[in-house]
Amino acid sequence: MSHLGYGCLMAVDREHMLRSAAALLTRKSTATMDEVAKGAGISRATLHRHFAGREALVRALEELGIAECEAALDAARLDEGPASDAVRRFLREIQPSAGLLAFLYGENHLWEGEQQNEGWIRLDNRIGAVFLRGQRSGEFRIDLTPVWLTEALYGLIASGAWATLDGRVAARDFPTMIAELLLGGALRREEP
Amino acid sequence: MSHLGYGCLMAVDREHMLRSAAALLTRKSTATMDEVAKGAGISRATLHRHFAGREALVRALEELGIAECEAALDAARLDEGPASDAVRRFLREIQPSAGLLAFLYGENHLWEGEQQNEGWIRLDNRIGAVFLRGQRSGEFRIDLTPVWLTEALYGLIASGAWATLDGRVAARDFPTMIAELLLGGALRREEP
DNA sequence: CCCAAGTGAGACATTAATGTCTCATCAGAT
DNA sequence: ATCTGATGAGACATTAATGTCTCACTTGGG
Repeated sequence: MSHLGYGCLMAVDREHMLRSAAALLTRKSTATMDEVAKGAGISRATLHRHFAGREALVRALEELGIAECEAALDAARLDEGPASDAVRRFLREIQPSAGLLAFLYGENHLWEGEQQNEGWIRLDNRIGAVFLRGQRSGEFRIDLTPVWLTEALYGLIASGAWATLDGRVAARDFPTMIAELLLGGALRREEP
Repeated sequence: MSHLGYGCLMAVDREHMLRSAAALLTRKSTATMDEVAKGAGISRATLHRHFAGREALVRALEELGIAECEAALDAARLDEGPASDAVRRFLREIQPSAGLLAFLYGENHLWEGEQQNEGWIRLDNRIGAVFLRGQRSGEFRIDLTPVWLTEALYGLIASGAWATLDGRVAARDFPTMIAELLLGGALRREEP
């Protein structure tokens, strides 16, 4: 036994497999376990040793997505300053994970069962709280519910992720174009 | 032979099968052909007589979605009046088809191949044109591209469809909550 | 050097969904 | 009443992905 946790050899690490799988499944959500393995540069056998099956892999990706989302929320310091700035900070932080979130967003079966991962509920609450804070401070309008704003934010993140993957919009514009639309809307502001 | 086009018996009609399939697949995009048939109240054999396979069924649903989208665009009279009103009209018209569009939006394989249905391109152009018109008239801001606005509109329609399916938001609010967010954004307007 | 452990490759069984067929049944048209 | 043609039910083969093995190989540690 090595002093490391995973035995004497460390050729593949779980982190790399998950990243690689996320990147592939973002582009092709129906990719085979074999394709996922190929994409990660490992054999199907090894992939299966680490994840009991496709279901387990998707669940692991779900955990990863939740964790990255929470990390982004932490890094965004949601409670500081204007709520709109908090949203902008969050969007900058979440961009690297946007593809993964878009994939998970499309995995309907994650939302159907009774055993929905409670991590999403925590995230919903944290994001919803920002919108609520903005409403209470008079910064955000109150005729759009925090629930809908949260839902819309997820949807726009997914749209943004796919649009940048296709090259329809520039990746560098990702955080601002979502923030500008979500916060300011398409209508031109009156000149002061 | 009957004077109708489909022989002497008319127990099932293609329209009903498509509607039913759309409704089911919206809720569970991985539904089996057997489940789709059951949901339509017909046997798998009959379903398979009308649609050569799952692929053919999805393609037919794609055609239906495109057709409904075009019909909604027609009914919305996009060229008349302010562009923002045109968008609002479109959203009211598209609501009944929103679930179907959300399903199609998640069928990634429709967007990957080279043989992407050109109907989507037509739709993109028509919707993009409204945003462009709004920009030219000074109604819409110009720092958000029509391509992104179009993409965001699709995403918000899908988000709205799923949110109403889950009962997270009221179905009657669907058109306004999307329009208000897309056009006005979350930020509160300055008092006049 | 030898051992331990993880890996890649491939064979094989299993499973779920699909594609395909037959046949009895039923409803409408003539 | 009889004929026509579609339907439902089920049997069966096919396919694709998955789950599960074995085994030779490689690599790092002792």
